[in-house]
Amino acid sequence: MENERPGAYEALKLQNQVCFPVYACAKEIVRQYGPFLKDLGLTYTQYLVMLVLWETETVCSRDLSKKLHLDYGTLTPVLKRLDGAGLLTRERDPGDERLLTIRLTEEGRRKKEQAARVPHAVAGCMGLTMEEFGQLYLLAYKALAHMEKRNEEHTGGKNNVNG
Amino acid sequence: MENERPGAYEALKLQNQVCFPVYACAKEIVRQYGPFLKDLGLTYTQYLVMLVLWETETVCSRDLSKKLHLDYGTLTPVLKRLDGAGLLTRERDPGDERLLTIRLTEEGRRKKEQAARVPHAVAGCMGLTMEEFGQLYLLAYKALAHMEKRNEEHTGGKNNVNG
DNA sequence: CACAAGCGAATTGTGCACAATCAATTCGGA
DNA sequence: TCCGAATTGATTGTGCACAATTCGCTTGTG
Repeated sequence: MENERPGAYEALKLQNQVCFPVYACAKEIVRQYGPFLKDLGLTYTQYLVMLVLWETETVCSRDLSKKLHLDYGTLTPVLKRLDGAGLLTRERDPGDERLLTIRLTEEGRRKKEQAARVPHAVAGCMGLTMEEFGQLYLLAYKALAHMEKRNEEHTGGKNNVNG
Repeated sequence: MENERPGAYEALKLQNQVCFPVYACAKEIVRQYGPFLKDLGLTYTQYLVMLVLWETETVCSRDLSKKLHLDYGTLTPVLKRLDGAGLLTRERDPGDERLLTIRLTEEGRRKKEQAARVPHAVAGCMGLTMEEFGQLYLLAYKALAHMEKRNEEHTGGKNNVNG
């Protein structure tokens, strides 16, 4: 088994994986948000939805899905709960009945104040310098953009089959 | 509402969050693994467990939990499935009946060959240079280490209540 | 109008992920 | 020896996360 050429399985060692620390780091970040968001009565995913709404007031479901990289199977129940909590409303677009318009309520708007100090608090948990935050931000977005593009090519690329 | 001092809510904009691209990037990475791991008959979490076993042959449940940053509520069903698939065995440590010893089977060992090319393939999906991979790796581990330390301080810190 | 094609969402099923809780085991004293 | 505290890990309940499927709506074509 170990008579292979040396390093044949080096890439499989956990220490040599780039993906694992990113994956573990993301989970750890969500966990750091936990206590702060509990005060707001939100989960991390619900908080992401609220971030978008605090910025735009209204958004259609399709755009929300694209912005947050979440599909409808995830968003539908999340939006139902936030609607149930009175933080947003869901209504069909009169112009196109397929589209769902999500709108921030007054109660949802009030949460914005409480939430304002959360990002800084969580950033402090991570122990990175400003410069490191900047690097991490750019690297994550660069990888994200590349993978996003790949996905589009592979699903939209069906047309390429026929030349 | 917008009469606040300018920038009071800047930190709440999705674009200004560092956490979001890391979170989205991690999910996107797991998705990129999908097709490759499907050939192996593994999910991403199951693959992580196998990575550890391919390296160490045996591991106790506590160490696995710490290495992968996963608690028993997550690991127990994952290990059950991998046991059911014949890739590992679970047995109690004779010396300490609380400990669970997880052992790679011959069938599990065979999967290692198929898996050997997966890391490189996924790395290619991310579109980063070698240098960028190195940076991302270091930044993620640095943040991870800092948050890990914080967690220990806060749970072990119960004793501080009594002075 | 009729109808095929394709999109937007909802539903269903599987598998994490973790908090909270509980049970069993071990260990440290008195 | 026996009791109390700490550790390990299994269970339960909630909430993502996504693939696959389904259904209603819109749009393009004749």
